[in-house]
Amino acid sequence: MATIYDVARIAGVSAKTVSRVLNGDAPVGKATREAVEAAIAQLDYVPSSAARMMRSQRSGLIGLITGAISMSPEQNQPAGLPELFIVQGIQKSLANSGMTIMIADTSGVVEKAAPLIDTFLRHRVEGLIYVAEYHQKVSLPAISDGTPMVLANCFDDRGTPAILPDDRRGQHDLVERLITAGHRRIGYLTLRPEIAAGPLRRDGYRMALAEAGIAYDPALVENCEIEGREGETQLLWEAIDRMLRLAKPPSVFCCGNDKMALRVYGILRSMGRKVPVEVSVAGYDNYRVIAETLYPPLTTVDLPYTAMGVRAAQRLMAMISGETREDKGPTLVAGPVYWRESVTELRPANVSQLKSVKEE
Amino acid sequence: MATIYDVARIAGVSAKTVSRVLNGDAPVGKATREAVEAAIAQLDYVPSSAARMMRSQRSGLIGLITGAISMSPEQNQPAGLPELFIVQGIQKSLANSGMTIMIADTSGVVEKAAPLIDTFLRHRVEGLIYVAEYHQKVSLPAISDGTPMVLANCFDDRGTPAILPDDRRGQHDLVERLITAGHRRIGYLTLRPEIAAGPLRRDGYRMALAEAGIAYDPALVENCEIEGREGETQLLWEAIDRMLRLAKPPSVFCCGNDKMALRVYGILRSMGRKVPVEVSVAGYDNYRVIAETLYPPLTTVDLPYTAMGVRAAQRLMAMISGETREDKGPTLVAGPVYWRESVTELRPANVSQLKSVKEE
DNA sequence: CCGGCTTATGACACCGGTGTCATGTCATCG
DNA sequence: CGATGACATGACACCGGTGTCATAAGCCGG
Repeated sequence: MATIYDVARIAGVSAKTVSRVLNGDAPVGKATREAVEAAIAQLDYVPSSAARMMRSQRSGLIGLITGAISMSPEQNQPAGLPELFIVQGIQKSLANSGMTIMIADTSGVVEKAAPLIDTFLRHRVEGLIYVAEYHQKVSLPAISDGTPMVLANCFDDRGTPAILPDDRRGQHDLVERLITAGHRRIGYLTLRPEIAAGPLRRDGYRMALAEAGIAYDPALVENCEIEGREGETQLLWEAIDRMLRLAKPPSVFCCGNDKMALRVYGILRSMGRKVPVEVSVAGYDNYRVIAETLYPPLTTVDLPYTAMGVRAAQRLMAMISGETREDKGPTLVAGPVYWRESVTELRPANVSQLKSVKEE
Repeated sequence: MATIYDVARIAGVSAKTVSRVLNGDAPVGKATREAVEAAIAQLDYVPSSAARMMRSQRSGLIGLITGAISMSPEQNQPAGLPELFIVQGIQKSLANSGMTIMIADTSGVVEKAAPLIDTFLRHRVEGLIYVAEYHQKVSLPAISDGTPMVLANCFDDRGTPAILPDDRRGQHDLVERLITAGHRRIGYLTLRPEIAAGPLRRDGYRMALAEAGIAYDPALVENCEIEGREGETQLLWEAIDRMLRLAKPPSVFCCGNDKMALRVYGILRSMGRKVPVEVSVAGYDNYRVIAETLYPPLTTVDLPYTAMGVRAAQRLMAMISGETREDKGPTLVAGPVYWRESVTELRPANVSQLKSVKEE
């Protein structure tokens, strides 16, 4: 591999001059520059970032840790596709910062985070972002040196800067919109409460009901998610069946997420109920593969992953440039409701002035 | 940031001895080792990989380029979740090699690959893997220095080592299995032919029919995918409608991929046809979020992404260790048929001896 | 015509590790 | 008891860039 000295020799100049041509940090004569550029091309010279990094003490690297890319094969969950949008947002935001993003992957095993952080520190990254698969609490090893770190889609109890989805607000907005559309009996098939998003969204559901003066009916809310995912379809079937047999059955089912909504479509249709003519369905996540491909397309709430990624990157860059942020707390990012055909408007007159949120 | 000299001073030894403790490449006295380890802990010393890399001329880095992580926002396709399994396979395979994997992302823009490769070369990666979103032909800039490169899920016309899914074989196996299950009229809703997988899978479909002595009926094969994805549902609806009105309608629809199958479920049910009692459906990809969550679960063909990733990593490592591979051609990897409830067994007697492929 | 200033370039040390070689200390063996 | 070798450790150069400073050439106004 050619070095800067090889280039210098071929071009008949000093190594430092070649360095100047490469970095443009000092004026170089036209003839000299051309000679250097010719030599670089001739030798296929590629500068070594290691050597540069040593002297300049700046790596230009941002470390990104995620479990998105590969989940452990055992829990072959549908991997965190959505989470990728966070990474996308980070990349978009950092694209013009001159930073190179190094992504490492925990394979879904949290314990792998520590060695990965260590690897990053060896490479002297200037900042770290940890991206979680879903809204949750994490406890990562503390970074002993001062390398700044931001948590995305998760938080810890050390007050590390965090970027989180506003689940309460999202569910609230969806239910509010359903009420505007004329729905009064709103079934809610919830995620299991251990997940951070569960209680928050349930809060949002109750808030929206309360604001509209609708009494909360416990018979309309059931947890339909379990760890093993085996009996989940049956759990859903039974919950839906119970609710539909109520004296006042729900006119719409809010599902804990879009994946659950996908199941609910199949179950309702197997029960002989037409979606959305007889029963409406709404999801959460705006998991596009599902929400847009389902027939009919699914009304849901966007998890603003891209925006969260952008915010995470911005907050990290602010920390790197040494800005002392006053806001220590988590940054909440809300996502819009995507109104699609899976929910029937019971009182068209009421909602004529509303505009459905357009995609993009 | 503490250096090896700081550690050496605190421990009262030479820098080289600290180096020996860190790398274990030469015996060190017990008392000395403990003194050094204490100093390291005291200073929170983290060695600089840049300095190490310079001297040893080995980076221990593998560069991975993918568009999976972020697709360009305009073409908000369902991003390459499946492709992530390739990355997972690569990581799994490389986990114990002592190599650090650096992942970079093109955001779905092919032109970004060149600068990313350059960045990797600056970091002196010892090998490169390019992972494509779907089976396709690519043309990347040639690597001028000798850094080995492997293509995964794609190929070029320069004969760069490539790892590809065996689409022909996969579709063949699925159709063969359908025939074993008693199906004779097999509708095929195909992907658009520009996609590399399209013609290959169609080949497999015809091969399986031919082997079973079933005549190929063009009325049963229609392209149902278009670029814009807007009119796709209608396209599908019409094709299905046409086929179902035939004198001998199909008993099963093979879909170009699982996403299409998801649509087909909704369409068939909206037409009042029960799945799978009246019509069976099969997909391709084994896109788990869809295939396992659909009700009933979808019969499909696995795209062996994880295995492809493993093979890609192995082939790369072989190239790095300088093994002159005789096999220059692409490596084809076949995936199994996943037999689930979306296909009715028309002749149970026939297939009793067959075992459905178990997941994992 | 000369001091002062800008422009263009080079010499050289230095970043933080590791490879090489030399040195010192014992234990072992003939 | 001296030669031999294994073990433990240190001195020093070197990897490939860049920061600092010095130096030479060119230009300008007085």
